[in-house]
Amino acid sequence: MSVNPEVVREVSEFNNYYNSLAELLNRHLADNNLSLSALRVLVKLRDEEDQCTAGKLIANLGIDGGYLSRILKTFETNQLISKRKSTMDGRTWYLQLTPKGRKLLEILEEGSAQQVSQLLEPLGSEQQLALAGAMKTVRHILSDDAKISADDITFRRDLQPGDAGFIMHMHGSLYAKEAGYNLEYETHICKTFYEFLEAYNSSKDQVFLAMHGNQIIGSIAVLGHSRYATQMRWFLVHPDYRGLGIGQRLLTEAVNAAKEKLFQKIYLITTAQQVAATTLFKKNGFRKSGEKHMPMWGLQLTEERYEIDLI
Amino acid sequence: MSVNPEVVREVSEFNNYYNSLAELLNRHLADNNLSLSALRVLVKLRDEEDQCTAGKLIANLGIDGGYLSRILKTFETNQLISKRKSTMDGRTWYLQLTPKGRKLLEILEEGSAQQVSQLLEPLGSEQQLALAGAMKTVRHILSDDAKISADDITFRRDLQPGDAGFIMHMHGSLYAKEAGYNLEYETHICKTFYEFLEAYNSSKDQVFLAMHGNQIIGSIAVLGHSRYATQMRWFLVHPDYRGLGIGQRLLTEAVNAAKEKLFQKIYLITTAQQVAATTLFKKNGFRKSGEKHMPMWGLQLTEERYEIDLI
DNA sequence: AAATCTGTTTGACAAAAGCAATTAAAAAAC
DNA sequence: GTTTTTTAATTGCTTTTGTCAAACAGATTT
Repeated sequence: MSVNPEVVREVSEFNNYYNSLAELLNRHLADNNLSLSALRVLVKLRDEEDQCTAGKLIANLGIDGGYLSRILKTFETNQLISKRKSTMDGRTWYLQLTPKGRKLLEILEEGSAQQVSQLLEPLGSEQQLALAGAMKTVRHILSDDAKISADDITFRRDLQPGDAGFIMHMHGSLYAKEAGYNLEYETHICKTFYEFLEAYNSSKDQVFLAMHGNQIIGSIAVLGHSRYATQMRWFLVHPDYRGLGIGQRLLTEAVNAAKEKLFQKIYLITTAQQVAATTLFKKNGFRKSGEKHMPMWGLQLTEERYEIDLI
Repeated sequence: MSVNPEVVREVSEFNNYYNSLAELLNRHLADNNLSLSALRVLVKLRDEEDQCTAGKLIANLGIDGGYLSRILKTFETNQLISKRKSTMDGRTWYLQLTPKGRKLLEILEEGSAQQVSQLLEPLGSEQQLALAGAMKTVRHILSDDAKISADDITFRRDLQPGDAGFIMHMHGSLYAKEAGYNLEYETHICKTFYEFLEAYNSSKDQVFLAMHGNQIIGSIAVLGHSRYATQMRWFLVHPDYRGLGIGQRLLTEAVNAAKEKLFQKIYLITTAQQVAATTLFKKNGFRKSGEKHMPMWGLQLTEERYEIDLI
């Protein structure tokens, strides 16, 4: 992939900036007679669940073997780690933190938290959240293992000001990017939202939002159009958050809501191009009840109707 | 301000993560026999436009005086900096980079850019942009001087899929937060967008967006409602970006567009509560042509109409 | 003019980190 | 089945980085 020079500049400047900041944030290490490298070793030893060896640390942390050896030795004399000889290979030792080592790490993290708190103290609560979000984004993009887990996702069932616009934004931009839909599609979504908002009634309508922090990353809704049938709409999960089961969770919530509100059936309109979605619908008991080829949103699409009986 | 423990955790983890990353990004320094501190001194000397002294560096970079003295000495013997005795104070020296020093800094930054490029290489272009945006946000929140400048803002006059939704989102959430409007307001915005999108015609309608990276942070539009008059709508600048003249710039662009399209007058509807906006309108030649007290969007508001003749 | 203060330098030293040689066990080659 | 080579870890030696306290010299105050 080609590299955007503007991005390179920003990353370099950020690095420069963060180097100064790190100085401040890592100051508490000195109080515990630990070097940054030593800390990293300690952390790695805790996080590495299967047996860790010196070689692994060298490879993972990129630190000199001799230096590491000395660090480990002092750890051992201070009873922060224990070594166990490998039965496979007489040269290697399995390393693990002792309770005392864990304890120290906790203390260190407490100290770190205090430094951080001091840094955050002058910031407003929104700014704090924005900061955490941005940092999470950075980590998420750069590291493979800082993957967002389903635990980070929360769900919300009230519609707050700004939500409708954001869902519309997600639909407009994502379908344009992923499926090539034109502006007419967003116009259509806009219309559906206008109709919905004008007649919003929580006894028959229900919106569900999947959130990451204060950011909407998935949506679904059931809209009671008659006494018997409810229409499912705005089913979407942001591509960065797919594969975490969020779609299934939203769908389940929506179906349950429809049942609770005593609707007899749910129907929805989608296109055959939405393979992931239609697969999920079928898996959840929906059946195709109609299809129609037609020019839509700048493309030639197959509109499909699905429905499910709830009783 | 109280500190959010979740945020503290994320910042700590981020710091932890970045410590490892910094190792990688700063590796090129060793090739030039420079310590991180030495680099910071060099950068500071370049960026500090007025004469820099050792004391200033100590205060700004938080580095030990003795250590700094030595760093500066080696810089001097390597002809990277030159010293000039102060006429005010015989103890202090004014320090500045020599051309050779500047040159070295450039080489270093080139090296840094290469490291960064390597890091960015596996990322997609959107991810790169998202990364830069997030880093900018972090710096922006944490440092006072990394303020966003007007230079970082670009303007766009085409309406892409997703834009309408995002503008609606901004209106809905910001007016709710800042003015206490309820969901009816977003419904209203949704209606205006639906009407607009259905009949969008670039010969009479024009949207302007202020962008920070790929994020919309301000908007305005003129919508030709008759042959003579055009309505101005969706005038908003995100609070984080106010005071940079973005509002004025948007307004000017909108008025110019209306003139170009040969409209004879512009009118707009706002509320008396929007003091910043109405002040700007008046400053730009708009005059109030009507007002009406009425319950709107959950509040008792004064709706105002402004207009300006273009010929 | 003496005392104090301030900006910078120097000396002594400790901690952090890197490099090369060494040891011992494992794997590969003969 | 022994020898050679490779690999994991350690040890000795060195450089670099950074800290602390004392010294110095010019400025400021008393």
